[in-house]
Amino acid sequence: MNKYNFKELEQKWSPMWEKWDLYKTGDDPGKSNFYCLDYFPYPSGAGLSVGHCRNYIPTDVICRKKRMDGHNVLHPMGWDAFGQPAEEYAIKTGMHPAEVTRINTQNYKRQMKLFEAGYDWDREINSSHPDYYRWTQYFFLLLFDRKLAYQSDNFQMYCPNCKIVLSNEESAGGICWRCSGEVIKKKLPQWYFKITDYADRLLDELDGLDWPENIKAMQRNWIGRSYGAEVVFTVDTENDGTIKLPVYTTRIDTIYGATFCVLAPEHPDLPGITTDKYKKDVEQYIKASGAKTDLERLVASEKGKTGIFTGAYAVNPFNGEKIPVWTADYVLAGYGTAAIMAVPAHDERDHAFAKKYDLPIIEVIAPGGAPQGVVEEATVADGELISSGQFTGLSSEESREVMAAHAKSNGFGKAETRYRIRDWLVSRQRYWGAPIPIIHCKKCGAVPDRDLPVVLPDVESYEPDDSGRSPLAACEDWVNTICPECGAPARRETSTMAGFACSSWYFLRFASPNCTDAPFDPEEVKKWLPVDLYVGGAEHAVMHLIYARFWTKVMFDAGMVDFTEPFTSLKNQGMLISYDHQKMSKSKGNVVTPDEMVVKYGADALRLYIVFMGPFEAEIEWSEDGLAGTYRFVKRIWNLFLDTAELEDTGTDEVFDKELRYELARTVKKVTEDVDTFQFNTGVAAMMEFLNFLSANRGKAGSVAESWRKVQKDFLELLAPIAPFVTEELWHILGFGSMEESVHTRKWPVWIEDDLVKDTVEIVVQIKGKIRDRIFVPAGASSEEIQKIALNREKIQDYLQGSVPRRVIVVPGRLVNIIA
RNA sequence: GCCGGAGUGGCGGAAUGGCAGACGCGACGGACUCAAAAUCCGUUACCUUUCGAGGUGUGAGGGUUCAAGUCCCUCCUCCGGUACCA
Repeated sequence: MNKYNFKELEQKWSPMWEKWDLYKTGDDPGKSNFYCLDYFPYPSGAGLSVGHCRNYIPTDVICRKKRMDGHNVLHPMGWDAFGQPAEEYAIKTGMHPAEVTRINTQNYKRQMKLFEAGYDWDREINSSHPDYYRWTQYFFLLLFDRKLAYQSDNFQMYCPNCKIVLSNEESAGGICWRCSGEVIKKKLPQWYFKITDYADRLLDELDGLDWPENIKAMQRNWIGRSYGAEVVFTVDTENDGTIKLPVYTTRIDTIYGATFCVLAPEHPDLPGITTDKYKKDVEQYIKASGAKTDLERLVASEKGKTGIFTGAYAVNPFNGEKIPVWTADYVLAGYGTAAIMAVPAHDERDHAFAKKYDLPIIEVIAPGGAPQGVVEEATVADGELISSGQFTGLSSEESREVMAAHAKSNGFGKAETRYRIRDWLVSRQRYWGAPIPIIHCKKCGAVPDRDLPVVLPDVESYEPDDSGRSPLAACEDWVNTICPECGAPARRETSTMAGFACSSWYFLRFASPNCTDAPFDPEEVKKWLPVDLYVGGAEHAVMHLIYARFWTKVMFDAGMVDFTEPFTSLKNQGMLISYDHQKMSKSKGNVVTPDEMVVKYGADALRLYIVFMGPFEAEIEWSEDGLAGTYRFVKRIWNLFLDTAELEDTGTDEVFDKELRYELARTVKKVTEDVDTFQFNTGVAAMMEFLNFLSANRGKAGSVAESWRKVQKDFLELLAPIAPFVTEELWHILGFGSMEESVHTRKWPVWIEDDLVKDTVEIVVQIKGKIRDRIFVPAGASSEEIQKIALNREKIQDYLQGSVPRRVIVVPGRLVNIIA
């Protein structure tokens, strides 16, 4: 008998399938379309680990099944090639980033082919290629034309380690997303996209998406919509007359409890408000907090908040009270109006501050009508308003509406919705990115350069520095140009776009990757988009996924696409932990590569193990012993199927035939449902159970020759998407198709519902919930019949000892529970 | 703190409110072998046992139900996210 040799099978079938164009995007007008997308990777020098396989293998399995189900399938792959990593690697090695990218993508592609991830390589795209990035630039201009791109020289997040400015999303928690180092604030002129204009839609349209709850929650959290009110306090200053001091609050219902105001140290009106007597101290405080990073401020504040009195007093427009104005760095410059009214009775932070500096605490909210006392701690719950003038007696909820309206009609405030999300800082003073297609003209200002692509020029050195200058600035020939509008000498914008710009529309490019006169062919996009299934890691929850949704909505508004959400269904594969209980990483030296595993166990065993190791979304630890287990499974299939390839007809065993057909139907049903719902682990387990059953009954194969052959065929077709090589080989050896056919182009097997009907079923008999007996009854038996059989059992009679059951519960097909 | 998710054998994990631990790994015993590997067969939650079986058991404690890993309440632990957002 033939020995199982995975290497031979891989070398035989891989080229054959390529010749047959197995993974080419379908275009049969009679079939429905299915677009499955993997997050396109940045091709790093480290190559793929088995962790990446948890993304690419399951999507490949889904696509193979979808093809067998009769869909046209689009499953493309491309490269997120622009960005920091390629540039850093290039600087380190002295190679050009384009060359680095070329080498790495080749390696990725080779590895993907090792485990036979079936992509349509005719549609491969590379975001650093001018044919691609000219359209990234096109979209920049679309945003610019729609007034959604602007320049500003506010404070930015800046990573001193990476020497790069970061968007808010990239610096969440004050930590650089790439190097995990602490970020600082720096003032540099930068380009922004006005994603805040889309905050409401980005939030509201999450609801309908088939996405993991945690990702949706993270986006909601990030957008952070809060309903509140702006109230204008007034301050009579020593030198600048009366100035208005708007504050933002979500608890206008507590305004009668406001006992002081606090301004962020960065507040522009702070110097004007401060009285001469306190000027020196306040200036010193501003300087001290300016020197701290946000993270340092937070850490320091845990030990106790700091702040200083300005000497000024603000008037609360609701009750005319004069309350002191302080500055403290627990109030943030970037949110709301950078000024708050402090209500120590009903806000924990204000309470802590009031206690430290001995400021008054006035209770104005009584939950359930009962004052809680606020000397020890703040009462943050809603309740009934007390000591609140004309609003006394209202509930927090109604008063928030009434008081905002009152403020509005009296001209000192209004209801206002605020968001946490900030505009997207998109420009980078980096070489390896898509140049921003803008020309700066002294007369015309920022003028779009519509002569695309604006090609990234070759430069001598692209090392970034702290100057805030792009390496492109040194390229005088390129920088100096003429204004497209007035023809006067002008200079090009030297910043490039962040990598996330490139990945904000790539899913559209795959529909028509070679389109030359537009970013995409609208007809093709209509055919394929939105993406039916998008799979990748959870790390892009508030970066790529929010940016891509934003661009899609802009395109919708521009009439370019007819959908507002790019990804209908999203799934995140779980992380793969290495054998040393740590995250796999090159620096820890614990990376397991598909290369070594394919050499040792073959692609089929690796693919099986990756989907069998546990639930798709779960974080799982790598176990080579587990892989050895799926390798044994493949060998057992091989041996059993060849062993029973030629059957000697020994006369029909009707009983076993029925049993076999039942097991087959059960397995087909289970595997079909499990693959469709990403429960590959239990699907594979069902196939293993079935194989165990076949193996235990191999001696009877000759007595059910016809069914056995059907079983073999269906089994191979069920397993084909997960283990493509061994199934293809056995399918041919067993003669289920000619040499020109493939098991992978077969129709997915169907189960026969009638075969699932059993003649007799086993029923558990419980007495007070404890199992005491098992009975076999005809499948269609009624509750009465089942009850009768159960009660007549000798064993049950013994337990009952003549007593009459009070109640008997019968669940047909499952159990009988006797309550004695 | 807040948001999201999860707690089941030695391990990864299965279980439409209806037989807890499928399937796999590991371990143990056996067959084959001069021996080993490979392969095949068996055992494998815990306690008690007269070997028939009996009892206990899904993070803890309550509850609903004939019946709870699953539903409800209170709490604990872990993972992920976020955090002075007024």
